[in-house]
Amino acid sequence: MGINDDLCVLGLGLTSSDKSAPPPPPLQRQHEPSLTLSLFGETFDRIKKVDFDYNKVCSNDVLSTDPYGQDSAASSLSNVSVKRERDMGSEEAETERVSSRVSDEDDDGSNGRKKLRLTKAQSALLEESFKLHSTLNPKQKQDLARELKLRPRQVEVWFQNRRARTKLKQTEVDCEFLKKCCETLTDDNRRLQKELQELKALKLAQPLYMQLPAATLTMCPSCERIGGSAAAENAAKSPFAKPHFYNRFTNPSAAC
DNA sequence: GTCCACAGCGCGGTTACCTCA
DNA sequence: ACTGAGGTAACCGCGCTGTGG
Repeated sequence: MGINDDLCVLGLGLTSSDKSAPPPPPLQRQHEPSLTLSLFGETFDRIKKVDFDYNKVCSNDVLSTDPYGQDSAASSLSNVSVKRERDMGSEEAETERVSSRVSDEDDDGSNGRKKLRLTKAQSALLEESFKLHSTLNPKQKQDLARELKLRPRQVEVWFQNRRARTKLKQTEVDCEFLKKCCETLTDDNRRLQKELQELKALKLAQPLYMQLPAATLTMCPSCERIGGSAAAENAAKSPFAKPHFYNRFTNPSAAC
């Protein structure tokens, strides 16, 4: 028996993290290999919850020139789904329906959905709010919609899209990081394979008496005993005595 | 306690519109 | 003026969860 090739088998891979452990923050994840790409949403939950006062961020002046007032915003969309009405009370939903009916008659009279472009002030306030909480409860949504002169459904959609964009961006970052990890491991693999070949060649050049199995010369760091072939033979003779092997690639003190 | 229907919500995927080079 | 690419508002369908009967 020569050098144990099983101990020299190399492979590319990354250990999975403990699922029970909370995911690390985004910045920390930049430095730890991970195969998990779908955790970003959870990171939002760790954003410090702050009681957000919209009045501090958005004054009436900010939106005074807003070309997308509630009426105009509503008129920009002609199709009203039932799902949309879940965001508003019956009275508000009725208002929405009225606005939609008006929208069917406005402009060119077409029924195709039109694209609403948020103003810079609206986008800024939405971004500011998103930094504080990536999801909104119904009251926050209502308040924000009122502040922005948008419909709650529009605020909800904006947050959904914003979360999706953020997740996509984070996925791209994770992908790049994993690519770099893969390259590093590939280089290591190549280097170690080369080293293995050199050791094999060196072993063949040695006299026979020096060609002891590598495992028999390995010393256990815990008890400082050498796991030699004699010990293995004794272990084989006795059904109760366990061989004192030490595998440095697994648990350093597992045998002890 | 269990089952079921329903509402609410978030997400992934997609579409459609708008802007800009 | 035309066009293709990119950005993004809006939609759809699905799954999950909480709630009330």
